Amino acid sequence: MSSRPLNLTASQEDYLEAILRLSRTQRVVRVRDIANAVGVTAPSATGAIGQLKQRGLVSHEKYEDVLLTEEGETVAVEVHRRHEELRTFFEEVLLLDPETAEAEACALEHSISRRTLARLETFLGSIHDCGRGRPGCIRNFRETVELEAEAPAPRGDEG
Amino acid sequence: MSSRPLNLTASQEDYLEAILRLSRTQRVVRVRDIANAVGVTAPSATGAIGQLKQRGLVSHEKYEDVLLTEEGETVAVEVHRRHEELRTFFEEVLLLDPETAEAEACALEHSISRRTLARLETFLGSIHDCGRGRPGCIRNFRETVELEAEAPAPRGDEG
DNA sequence: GGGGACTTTTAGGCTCGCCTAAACTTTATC
DNA sequence: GATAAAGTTTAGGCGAGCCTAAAAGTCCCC
Repeated sequence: MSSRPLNLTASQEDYLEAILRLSRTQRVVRVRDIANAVGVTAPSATGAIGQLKQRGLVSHEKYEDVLLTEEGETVAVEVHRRHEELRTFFEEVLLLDPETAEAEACALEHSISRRTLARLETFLGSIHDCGRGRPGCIRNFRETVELEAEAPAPRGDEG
Repeated sequence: MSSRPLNLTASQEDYLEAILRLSRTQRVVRVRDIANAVGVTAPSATGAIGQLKQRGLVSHEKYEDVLLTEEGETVAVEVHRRHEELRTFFEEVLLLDPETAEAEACALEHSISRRTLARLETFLGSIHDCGRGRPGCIRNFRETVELEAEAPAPRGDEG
């Protein structure tokens, strides 16, 4: 299971997650694809991939494609799970629009602790069951949000 | 109200928040106090305070104490509000223990957007009313958490 | 099989945020 | 009022993460 801390940086987690996603939609994953996905230049990606290789999370030979190692895949899946968990929470519980939910998940996925994420998971489960027919606070919340959507309050910048 | 973006770094927000807190519990706030509060060395604090001064968020003369400007205070209060909002959510909704809730708030307060925070606020309101007597998902969740607390699942490291 | 297009790497540079060591100022004490 | 202690700043350095420019490798096509 999950073993030593690893202590990856947010950036490194982003790279792993991107590689995972890419490897699910295309046969080979190239440095260029990763750079595009993460939103950096190719040299930046090269450097980051080098770090991940040193840590044994990806395999990569010069000018070749990039592959997650078994350990790298495990970590990437975990990161991705965090991401999805958060996105779901923002979308289904806080009822944010998909774009905001996604952006927020990206922003927070590296900072949230496992404990909190696990709790969020439990919460999601409880809330999910709740949607079906039963009245109560969640319904109230939905109504409030819908009202706000009709008459949007003035708003500053977005962080 | 809130005007131009400002675009403070997470670190700068931490400094402002620390200064705000300190200024509420002591007459004067010194570089040393700030360094201690933020958890850095005095030279690091000096540098950060210099930046905040340049931006007009604090006033500070060499070897003197540090004061939030009016604008700095506004920003600091806003940051603190974000922090408290999150802490409350983690503690009262997710039912995390106070230490975890606080740590999590610290970790996330710089990344969360205003829009999401506003929504969280609304959600908090709805949930709060819900606690009183009414049955439903929230009660289920509480019970689940309490059960978990009695028979804790095996757990990895904490992020 | 030579050239051009594309990808990848190397080299060098930048900012941010932190550090330590050492110089300097202020404050307290005798 | 000298001096020690504490606080503050200056100077210099380091790693992370990004950048651009240019060199090196790969691929494709005529």
